[in-house]
Amino acid sequence: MTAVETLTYPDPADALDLASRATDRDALVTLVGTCTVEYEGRAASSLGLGDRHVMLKPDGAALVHTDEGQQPVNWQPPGCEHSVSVDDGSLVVRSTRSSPEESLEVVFEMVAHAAAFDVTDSKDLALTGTEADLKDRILDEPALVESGFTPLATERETPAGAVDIYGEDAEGRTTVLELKRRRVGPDAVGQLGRYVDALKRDLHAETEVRGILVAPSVTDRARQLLAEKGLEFVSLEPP
Amino acid sequence: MTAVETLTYPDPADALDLASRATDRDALVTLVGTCTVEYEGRAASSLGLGDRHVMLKPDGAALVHTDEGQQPVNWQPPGCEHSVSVDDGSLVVRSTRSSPEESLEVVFEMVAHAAAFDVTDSKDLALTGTEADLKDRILDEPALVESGFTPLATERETPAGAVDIYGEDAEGRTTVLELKRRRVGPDAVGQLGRYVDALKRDLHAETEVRGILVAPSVTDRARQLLAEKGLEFVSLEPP
DNA sequence: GACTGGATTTCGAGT
DNA sequence: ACTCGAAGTCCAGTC
Repeated sequence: MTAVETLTYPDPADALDLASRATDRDALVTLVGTCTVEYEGRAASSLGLGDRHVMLKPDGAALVHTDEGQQPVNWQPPGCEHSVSVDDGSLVVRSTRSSPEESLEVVFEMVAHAAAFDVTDSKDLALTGTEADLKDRILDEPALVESGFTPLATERETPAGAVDIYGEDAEGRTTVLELKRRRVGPDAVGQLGRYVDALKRDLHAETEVRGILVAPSVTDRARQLLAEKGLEFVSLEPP
Repeated sequence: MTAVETLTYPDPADALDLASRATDRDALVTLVGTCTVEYEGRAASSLGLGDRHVMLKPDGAALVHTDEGQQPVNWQPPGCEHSVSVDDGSLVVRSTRSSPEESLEVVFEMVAHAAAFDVTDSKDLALTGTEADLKDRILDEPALVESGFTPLATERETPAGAVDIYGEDAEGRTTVLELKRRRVGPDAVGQLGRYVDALKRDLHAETEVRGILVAPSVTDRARQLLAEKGLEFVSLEPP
């Protein structure tokens, strides 16, 4: 973090100067003020006057935050081109991209604060408790699923997609596991069902294929669906 | 937007003063600086030293942004309690909630900028191009799906969940539509299949039930699944 | 509170 | 570029 540049209640011209220089040198820009926001692209939206926090990232991402919610009220993904200008005496931020064609326009009636930050980040997030961790746990100790279960492959391809864990049970029957790190609904059952059906077809006819959903818990509807499709459930959490 | 309060390269004590007063009066707080981040809750994560932008919203949401990506590298959902303190000479931000028990801790090695904003927002976002718009389009002009199609209900409940549009075709056959605003994969076919199966069961035995997926387009795998399940596809986009 | 499905989902991996 | 599925998904609506 080398430089910080800020302006409080700047003129549009001064805010423009700060913002355009900052985006040119790939700094992080924040603008807080009263503005309207228009978006058009995959969908289209219009947002009336209000106080918002606008962040322009050097990778092309743009975020418009209100005082509520974890999600931005409007945004643009990384890879966009930011442009800042003064139109009719108002500071205007445009962020656009092609494929798909999308544009975001923020028009400030008033800028309360403008800032530029030269940030650097190694970004080495270590996350645990994911589905991958659950997979490792099972591969380490397959008996957690069922005594005699033997994993043979992970991410095994089927015509319906890749199976999380592919193996066989104590009797040598083909057994596929679909893993979920948290409580699951009907969608996960559908997924497992597709894999089992595809494998049955692939391995030709009479081969019995067991499908086991491994997750901390399931909803009622999911349990019912499992029963209908002759699939099984084993309760297990990520470590 | 009444007040803006900012500090550049503040002492931890001054930053603490600004931040704690701001959270007390439900202002939006931003802190930019070099920090580490620890999270524990549904999962757990650890993030080493780097420059980040931290936002604390009055509704309890917390966001930690790096210079890259649309998504925050760490966060806390609305409803959390923010607390700011100075520990061992470092500014520390904690954001916690219960059910589920989750905590986020940001420890600043250096604060480059601290700010508080008293923002207000009516938040009247008008969004178009959604699935709801596609639904309206079909209800306005059912022939877009198929000549003779007659919608009878929307969100009709089945044992497998609510069907987007329920109706009958020119021959009086029960027909259910699953709508998607954009290109779809196998999951949407599974959804439609579940509704059709549930209705067949519900309406008792021999009743034929048609299932039509309405979306701009489908992937190959989805098309294959549709064929397997005897379901249909109509290409249509939101207005 | 739990459940269900949409979302301008985003993100990453594989092809 | 496209497909597919995970995600600490978030979020609204409903029960």
